[in-house]
Amino acid sequence: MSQSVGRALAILPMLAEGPAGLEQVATRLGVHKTTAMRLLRTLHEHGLVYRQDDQRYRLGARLFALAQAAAESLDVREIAHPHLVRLGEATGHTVHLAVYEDREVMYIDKVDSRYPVRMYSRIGRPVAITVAAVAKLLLADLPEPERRAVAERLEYPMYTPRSTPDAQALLAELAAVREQGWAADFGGHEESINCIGAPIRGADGRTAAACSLSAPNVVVTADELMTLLPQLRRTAAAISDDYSGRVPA
Amino acid sequence: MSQSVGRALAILPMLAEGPAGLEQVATRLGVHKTTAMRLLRTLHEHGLVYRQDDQRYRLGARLFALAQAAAESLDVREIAHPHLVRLGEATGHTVHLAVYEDREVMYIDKVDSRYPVRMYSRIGRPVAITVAAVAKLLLADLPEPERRAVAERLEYPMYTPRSTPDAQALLAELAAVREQGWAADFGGHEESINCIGAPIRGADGRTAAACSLSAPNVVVTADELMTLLPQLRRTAAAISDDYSGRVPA
DNA sequence: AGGTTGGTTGCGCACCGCGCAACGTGCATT
DNA sequence: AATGCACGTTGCGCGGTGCGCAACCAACCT
Repeated sequence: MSQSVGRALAILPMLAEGPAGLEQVATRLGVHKTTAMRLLRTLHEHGLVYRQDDQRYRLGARLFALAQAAAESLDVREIAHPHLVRLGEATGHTVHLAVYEDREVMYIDKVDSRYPVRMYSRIGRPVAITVAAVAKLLLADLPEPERRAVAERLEYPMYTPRSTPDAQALLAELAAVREQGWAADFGGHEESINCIGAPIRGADGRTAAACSLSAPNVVVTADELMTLLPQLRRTAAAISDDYSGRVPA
Repeated sequence: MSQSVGRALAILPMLAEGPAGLEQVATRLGVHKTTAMRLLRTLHEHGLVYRQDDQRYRLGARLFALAQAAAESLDVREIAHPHLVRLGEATGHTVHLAVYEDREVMYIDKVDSRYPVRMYSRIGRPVAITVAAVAKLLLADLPEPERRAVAERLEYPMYTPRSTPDAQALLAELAAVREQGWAADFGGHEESINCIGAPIRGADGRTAAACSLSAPNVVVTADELMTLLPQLRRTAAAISDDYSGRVPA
């Protein structure tokens, strides 16, 4: 909507892929290097980008502060955290917390597995939205039109043979998830990793967030993981209670 | 440098303090609401702000992804992390990692204490720059003119009677720190919390980061904490070795 | 030395972003 | 139920501002 602002903001994801010099930024943006420089300067003044010694730009430390503030304003996270830690300690597996926002599902918290095998997932990483258990839970509760719109606009990468192949399959899966009140992903994202998830509901009954328990096959089988489902659901329910007890913003 | 971009970016720290409506943003920015709206829309399109149900804006989830990417591009962090975890497990106390960037010192990693008493510090929070051990270490190694410039431009809040009172005191302290190769903060930030820190040096010998060990008086006295100094310094040295062994970006 | 690549500065044109005014819309108040 | 109010939204014409050009530097390579 606003040209220069749009261009400036487009620089950020560019730099997220790695540091870049002025010329590089300019060509990738499709603007004159003078223009790119003015934008970068402004970003720099606000601490969003940093100029390293070799004169290349990378993302700045101020982003930490902003992300931190963003996290704090999501009060689900604050409330859920101790519950997740407890679940992590009790089971020893990796625990995730995710929310849906603007057609994307994002991890907003994580408790690492006690086992040496650590999964490659990170707070802030966009979730594999077509397969992850938390994604299914969050999508399942969207109002029908948005759910369809999102499902049809998605890409369906076949991470493994068990990945959700297309919109139709996803929508069917979502219906099942909505029905049963929990979700699973058995090797749909990475062949050897299984995952189960449960919804966290706000005072209005809508799914405000979702949490999950993940473990690789080498540690526990899918069946063994499923025995933890009641415990996971109890945790999710406890968080829901805590969360819906609060006065809504 | 670029008006509209500057205005747009000024919105972010505003929203960091809490959600705000259009009118509120406009007045605080000192612009017409229609202008504020265009800026917010652009920010929204790029995922940096999110519009919640009550039409107020707050920081968006995309910030997580950017902050995450920013963290990854700081390879000190990747390298240091396992060392810090080990130190945390060995001592049981809180471990911090911080870097200096553009007149600010930021925490970029943290390992929580095993004890129930948890400190209020957060990755992304700006550090109490005049007193924290890590801050002194990082400032101590700046080139003389920048060090002076920073010291003189700072504010010197007296968190406690032991806080560094002014620029002169800070500069003297920095000289001592540079001399002895480590730093301490005994109750200068919070009365009952002590902290010791050590520098992490890059291949060029410059201080690239600093790590610290903090604990409240109720757990260990300052003297007891000091007995851990050699261990802390060994950790810092190990990280330095790892770090300077790498090919510099 | 000369060439090349990449960053910086000055400047005039026009485009883009600005604020105004008018219009919706939902909530509160009577 | 009607009226008022507060706040968000849309259309539009003017002018400032952000644009790209061109020329200048500096560093590095050959």
